[in-house]
Amino acid sequence: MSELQNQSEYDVFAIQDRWLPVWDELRPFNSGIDGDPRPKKYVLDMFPYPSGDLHMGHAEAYALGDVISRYWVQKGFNVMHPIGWDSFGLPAENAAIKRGLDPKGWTYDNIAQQKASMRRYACSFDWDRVIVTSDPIYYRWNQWLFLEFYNKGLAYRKNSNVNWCPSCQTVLANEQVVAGLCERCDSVVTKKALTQWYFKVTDYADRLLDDLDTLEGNWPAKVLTMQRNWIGRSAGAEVEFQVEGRSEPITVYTTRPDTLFGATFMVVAADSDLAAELASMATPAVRTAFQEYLEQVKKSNDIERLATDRKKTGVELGVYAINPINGERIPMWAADYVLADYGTGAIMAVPAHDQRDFEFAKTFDLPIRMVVDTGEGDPNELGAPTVGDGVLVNSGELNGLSKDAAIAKAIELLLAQGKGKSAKNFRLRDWLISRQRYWGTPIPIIHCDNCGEVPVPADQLPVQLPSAEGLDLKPKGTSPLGGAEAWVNVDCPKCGKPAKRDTDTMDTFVDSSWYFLRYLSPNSTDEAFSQQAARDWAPVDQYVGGVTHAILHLLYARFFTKVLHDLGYVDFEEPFTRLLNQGMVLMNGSAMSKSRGNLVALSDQLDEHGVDAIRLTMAFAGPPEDDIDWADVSPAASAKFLARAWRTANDVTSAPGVDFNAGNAELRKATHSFLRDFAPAIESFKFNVGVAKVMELVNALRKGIDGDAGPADPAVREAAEVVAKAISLFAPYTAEDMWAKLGHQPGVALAGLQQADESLLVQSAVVAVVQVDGKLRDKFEVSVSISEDELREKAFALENVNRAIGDKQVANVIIRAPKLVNIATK
RNA sequence: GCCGAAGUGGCGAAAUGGCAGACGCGGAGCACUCAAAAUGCUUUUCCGAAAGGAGUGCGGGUUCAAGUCCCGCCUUCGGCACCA
Repeated sequence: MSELQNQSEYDVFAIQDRWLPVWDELRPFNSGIDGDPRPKKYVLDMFPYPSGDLHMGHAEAYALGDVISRYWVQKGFNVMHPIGWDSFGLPAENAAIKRGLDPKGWTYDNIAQQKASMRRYACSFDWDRVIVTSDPIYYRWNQWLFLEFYNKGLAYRKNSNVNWCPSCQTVLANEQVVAGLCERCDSVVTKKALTQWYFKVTDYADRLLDDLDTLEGNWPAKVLTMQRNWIGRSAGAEVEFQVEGRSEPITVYTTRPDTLFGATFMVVAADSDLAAELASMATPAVRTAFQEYLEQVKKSNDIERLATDRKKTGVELGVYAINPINGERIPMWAADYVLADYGTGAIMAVPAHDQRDFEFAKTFDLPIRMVVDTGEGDPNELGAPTVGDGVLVNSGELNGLSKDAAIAKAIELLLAQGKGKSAKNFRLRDWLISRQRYWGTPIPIIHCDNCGEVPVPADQLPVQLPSAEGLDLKPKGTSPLGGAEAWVNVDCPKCGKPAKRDTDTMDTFVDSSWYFLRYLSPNSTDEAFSQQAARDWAPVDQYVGGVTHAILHLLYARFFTKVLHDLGYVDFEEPFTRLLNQGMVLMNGSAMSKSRGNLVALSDQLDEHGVDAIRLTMAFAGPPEDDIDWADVSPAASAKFLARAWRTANDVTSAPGVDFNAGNAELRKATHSFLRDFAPAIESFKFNVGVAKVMELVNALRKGIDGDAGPADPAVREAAEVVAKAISLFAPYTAEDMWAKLGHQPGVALAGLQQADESLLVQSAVVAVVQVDGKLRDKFEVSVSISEDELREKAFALENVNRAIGDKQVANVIIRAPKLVNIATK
């Protein structure tokens, strides 16, 4: 210890080496130990994908998550702050193919490297709660959950046109298609008819949407909006149209039943079964035209479909439908602007009041009939549809009604005839979870010629992934697991006859949809998670992660939580009570990437400036939600501040335990106003402001040491101890070293930060400002208890004030004693 | 096209409707030093020598008082995008 106290130069690397082994012994962040009386708090950082060593983005996320976690520990909470690895997935498989390795080796090497980096980065993780999703002990429970879902009818297989990435050679969920491109490799996504496994997210669409209201204020508004848009609920009506030559009517979905009298034709999705059926009823010429058109549609991809200047295309089917509201006979068309998997795959077209229908009508010269007078005129003359509110015309009983009233009336009329009803629709589709790749959780289903789909019995879980040795992992459109013959061929658990395992693996988003529950009992072999621990700890109090997961991961985790709630496994319906989305770390205005050549290596930064300086820089750069441009910030300045703070601890000469009450009043006031301001700043995620407040206190402390108080003053020790404890949230090494220099045992993180002593903050005098017409003219010191009259009198006695008033007449005087006088003139 | 967020010094940024620019970077100066680095201190929105004036994207409005609230624009970023 004396050696330590003699050291007067701040050497960040020596400090890192000194404390890391001490913390390994001390384990200050272990949670869930029996009999711990502290209140519980669950703080969770999104777990990383082990694609290499940690990068600058991780450094930001974990620095900020650590501020929050360490804050609550300091506040006396039993904080659970676990970490793990989201270790299944394509990058491992692609890297393995490229280098001819087993994805397993690559993955676990990277995990070891990231784990070592996290330790050095001083993350306050509970190292007894680590999970790795590619471990059989973990993915066994993916399979168990899959079967729970299956038994509830929430996991099912269907054949449909799915998103297909020709480069990854696998299917993609809707959520993984970004602007028509594969989110992973940016290839153009095509459609392919395949039988695939789905989770029935749409059963939960209403709850997933409505429950977002309960997160209002605790989740970023942006994320709530994105989720709402993604679910995309719309309200309208289903309307039945009889079709000539067909016994069953066709149902269409519309949000505008009020415009039913303006429906001049009907359109069905070209790639729907319905279109094929209708075409088969038509003449050979129509059939040929339809077949040609369908081929053309199938060849187009989403990029072409999404082109804004795209011409409307379609073929007339030569079949007629009857408008139920007026008996009118309208032609039916097949076109690709109607989607097969939204609504019923068929629409009534009202060209006068819908942009797309208008364009289609113009292209094929179909009638356009105005039924809502919006005051803009007739769409036929305007050359554009009118989509707003207005008064119904040409609409029989609906004439004269407003849009809303007409919608209600139309539904009433349809209901009376049994030809329609109100209905809603969602943009959200069921979640396609099967993947034709190796490195994932095997789907625990056996296909038997006799018995069909047979779930793997619970006592035979996990279905272990066979060794990659001897398997061809290269993408070829079917799962590499198909090549593991000894693995694939099994006896049917039901009838005992030869059968085959399902060879697809699960989307890795399944793994991350419930991992926050696995941390509660990470090693349990008889249940997915402890229900008792879930009652004690869950839901997650504070979740921290990137906005890139605003839709996918969060929606799926919310869905899983609701299902688990309904199955009786958890007693809450939302997994993450509070959410913080940190921004990205950029370099010169753009995301760091090798191809851009603007990659900043975290390890280089740590070697140059030390861990604490990097962490502090992340916290101080600005609001956590904002992006950090590394070119705009200065880790060297952070290091400089830390050295300045550290030196104050070195200068303190009083003994630990000295009575602070005898200390310098001015410095004590600075310390306690810091204590008053710091916690609210951290709790509202204004970490940059929190750091600024510590800097102010260090400045005051420096002045105290060098000035009137002197190094022996008790207030100097008090301030230095507060600085050490406060900066432990941002710079744990420096803080621990200061704490030791101040004569304390290791464990500054657990030392606790005292409450502000309000009695030290009572002010006897404040500065009053005097404005004339809202402009500052003078200020002077007054007693806090000054009366309004006295304040007025003193204000009017000021020379600057009188000069500003000049010869103008005073109209009004606003007084907010003791701080403000505003004199308004005429 | 639709929805949403944001525009404040040379830069990153602060600011319950009440002193705009806290804190820091960068700049300038001083002290220490033979000198430099390091450190400490002072100063730093703009115009002006000063007195003073101007100032939070632009234009209006509410208010004794607006970066903050309201209306209309502009720009940037993000999300959705043939969803009937």
